[in-house]
Amino acid sequence: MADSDLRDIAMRAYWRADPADVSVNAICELAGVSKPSLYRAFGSEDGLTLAVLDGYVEQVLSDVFAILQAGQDLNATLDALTEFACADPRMETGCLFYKMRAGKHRLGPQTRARVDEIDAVGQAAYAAFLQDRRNAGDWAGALPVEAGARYLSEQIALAITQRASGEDPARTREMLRLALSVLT
Amino acid sequence: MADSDLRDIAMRAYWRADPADVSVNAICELAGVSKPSLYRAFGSEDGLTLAVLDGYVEQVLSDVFAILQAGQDLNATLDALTEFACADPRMETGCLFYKMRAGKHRLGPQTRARVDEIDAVGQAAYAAFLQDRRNAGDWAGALPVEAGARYLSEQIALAITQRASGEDPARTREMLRLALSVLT
DNA sequence: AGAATAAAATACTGATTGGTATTAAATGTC
DNA sequence: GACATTTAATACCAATCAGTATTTTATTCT
Repeated sequence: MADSDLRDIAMRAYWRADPADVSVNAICELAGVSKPSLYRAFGSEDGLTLAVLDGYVEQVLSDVFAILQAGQDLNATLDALTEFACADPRMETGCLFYKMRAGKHRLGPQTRARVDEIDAVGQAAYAAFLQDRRNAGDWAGALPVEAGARYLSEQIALAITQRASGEDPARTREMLRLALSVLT
Repeated sequence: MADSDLRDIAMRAYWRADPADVSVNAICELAGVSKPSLYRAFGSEDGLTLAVLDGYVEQVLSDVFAILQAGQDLNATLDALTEFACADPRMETGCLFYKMRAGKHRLGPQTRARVDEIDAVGQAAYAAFLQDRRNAGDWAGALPVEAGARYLSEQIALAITQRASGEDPARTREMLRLALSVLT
């Protein structure tokens, strides 16, 4: 079994449940791999969760960055983000990054630091998008770009988390639309 | 030591950290009480967390219900809720109820059921408040009362959680004001 | 083929979890 | 003051956790 396969099996397990609720033992059993093999591949649990997080950024979060950098106007971008949060089948069990961020204190030091890094990069991407829209005259109002970026990203996170917790998808979408309406 | 004292010590511990991160052993050590004593008082960990949750409703959440039932107008009530979320010193380390709800799957069956009960009662209280405001002509718009109640309560929860995670309090308040502005 | 080497699995360690059986101490009663 | 009863603390249990030492299997080189 290649390291990347093992990493993806771990990713799915962490993603469906919560990283704190999935033990190294469980992942080994799930993947049919012995514990020493896993430790030879990733060094430690922290190394495994770090590799998983990096893979998640590459495979999933990159789509969000792509939406923000597509150069579409404000409404089209908010619609695309709403669609991602409320309809993308991959978000049905929530977002692994948000799960890791919510349980950050339970992660190892490397993974925790990477979570902070990714959070900062994400904020910067949202802020760059909003700055573009303001420059293009597409986003008026006096709200600072950083505040708007934080607001936007947290509302997306809230919608994804609520959807994953079994809330009625139609209501979740309606609430996200309501929250984002203050930006238009 | 009276049971209620032990319960309050456990409450503070669960509240500061996260119920999942505080073991029965740690609470016993913290309170200077032997483990069999704790188990005689509460029966199980589930019994302890249930007692803590009930105490929390009585001591803290009752204030929120009081705000909703004070009969003030929409703006005054939203201001009071904002003040509670963003300035009440008790919310500095977050809301124990929201922490329990977020980690519901890690709680015992009794406590988990009680979390659902309290959530439903809370939703009903928010909805009753909004219905009153609509009847009084204080809240226009076509948004259904239930959707507004869910939106309002989740935005409050988000603000409290962000404040507890170390976000700049001024920004948290600004974001909550922004989110609630769609209701006025 | 046989020796040397690399890979993987079994089986373990020490710590921590929720929960309890057993033992010691304190209290109340006669 | 001696005995019965209740209360509480020590010491333990089995399970699970992350991580590893040891042994077995597979492979490669001569």
